Amino acid sequence: MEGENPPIQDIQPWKAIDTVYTNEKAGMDSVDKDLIKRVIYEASKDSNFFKKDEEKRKQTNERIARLKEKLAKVTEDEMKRYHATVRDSIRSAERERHLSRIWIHVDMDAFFASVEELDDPSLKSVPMAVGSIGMISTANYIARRFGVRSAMPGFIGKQLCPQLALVKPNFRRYKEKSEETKEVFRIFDPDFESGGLDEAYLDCTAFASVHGISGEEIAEQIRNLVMEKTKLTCSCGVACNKMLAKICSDKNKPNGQFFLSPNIAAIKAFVKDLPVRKIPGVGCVTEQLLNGFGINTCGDVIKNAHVIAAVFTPLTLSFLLTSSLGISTAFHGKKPAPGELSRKGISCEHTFTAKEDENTLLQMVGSLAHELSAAMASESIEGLTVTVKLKLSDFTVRTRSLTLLSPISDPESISRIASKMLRKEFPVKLRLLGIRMSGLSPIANANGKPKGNSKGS
DNA sequence: GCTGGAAGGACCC
DNA sequence: CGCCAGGGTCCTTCCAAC
Repeated sequence: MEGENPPIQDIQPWKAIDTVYTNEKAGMDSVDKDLIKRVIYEASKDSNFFKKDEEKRKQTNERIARLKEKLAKVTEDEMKRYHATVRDSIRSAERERHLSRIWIHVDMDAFFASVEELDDPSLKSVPMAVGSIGMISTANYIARRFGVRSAMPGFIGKQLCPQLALVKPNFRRYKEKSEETKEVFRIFDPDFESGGLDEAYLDCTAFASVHGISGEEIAEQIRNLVMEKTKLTCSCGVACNKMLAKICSDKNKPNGQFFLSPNIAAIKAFVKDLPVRKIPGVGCVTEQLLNGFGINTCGDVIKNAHVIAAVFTPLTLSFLLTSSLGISTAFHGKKPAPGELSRKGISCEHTFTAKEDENTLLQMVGSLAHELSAAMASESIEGLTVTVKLKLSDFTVRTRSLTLLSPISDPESISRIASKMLRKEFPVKLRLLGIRMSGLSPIANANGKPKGNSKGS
């Protein structure tokens, strides 16, 4: 490699890759990002995963090309109408702008890893990640300095940081700690909405007015009480709606808080240069699509909204526009009505080294069916639709579903139906099998009390 | 034209 | 040596039956 003089892309292909791992994240300031990219590239370049990923990126680029053709064919008249659509869309979004609510988004810092450090303080001084060789769910801040991060497979983490300690996740323990945080959240908002084990949205408007204190003061109290209760740190975002609060909670992570003043000027300034990727709901693909049209920030979204209108669905337009204006929900959503289930589906799936033996696979479906059935039994629910999920050895995903005439939950029925659907796919080489039940209803059981229905948090 | 099921995807933690 | 999760939600598109 040294002697020749190939184009720069050929000699440093890792510079071009920009995977999910390499974007900014707290704790990554002093890293050699180039080195990290290179190690990740070297570790994955020959894998099926990487091939699939490249293929997806290519397809998205082709999609961009098609959309650009479509855009080129838009007449002036049509474009005028898109501008009008945008004006309407902005007007109706502005009607949903509420500045008088106080939302706090609480985000536990490196939650799983911090819980492990709490239980074993020796982990505090070493690079450590919770997860397995297959996948990391959280890395502590020391490990992050090496480029180790969540959603990265452990073996890559090990290459970035050979001393990395991998700790097996203990979800029961995280759930316990999560419950402790919830006790704190309830003080400030009995109806708080939880977003997983490690984060929550609190509408603190009422608490603020009753106690005559500011959102920032409340955030201080929350952080102090969470620390007292759990011995863990968290970060808070204080803003006038849920989305802004969430973005703010990331600003001064870890163990910090950020307050966004509830006035239009401050919000506009905040949002102007905000990368679209920061909008919760905009992931890698949408980012790539938007970037393809030269749209990188929320400010760009507003400026080029007519292009978005011409090229994406109305729903996408209104979502992007609303978010980019710094507008989002400022009130709690309605809770599921009594008797209504809070969950829509229940599933279990497992990854394994690729297999094609039909009997082995059928046996695995059987055991999945039992697992799933047990999970359903513990919530006294049954379901109408069975969906089998297959991931082929090349990472292609297939789902096959069947809706029945009457709901089931027993392992034999689930197994029978799932097996039948799986058989139709043979021959296949699979790396993952999963079963999901949806169309759920509580089991009308004579003696059993219907537990686990309604009420999400 | 609407509705409901099936399949595929994007996204979140 | 090879190793890239598992639990969800929601949206879009297609197609068939009303």
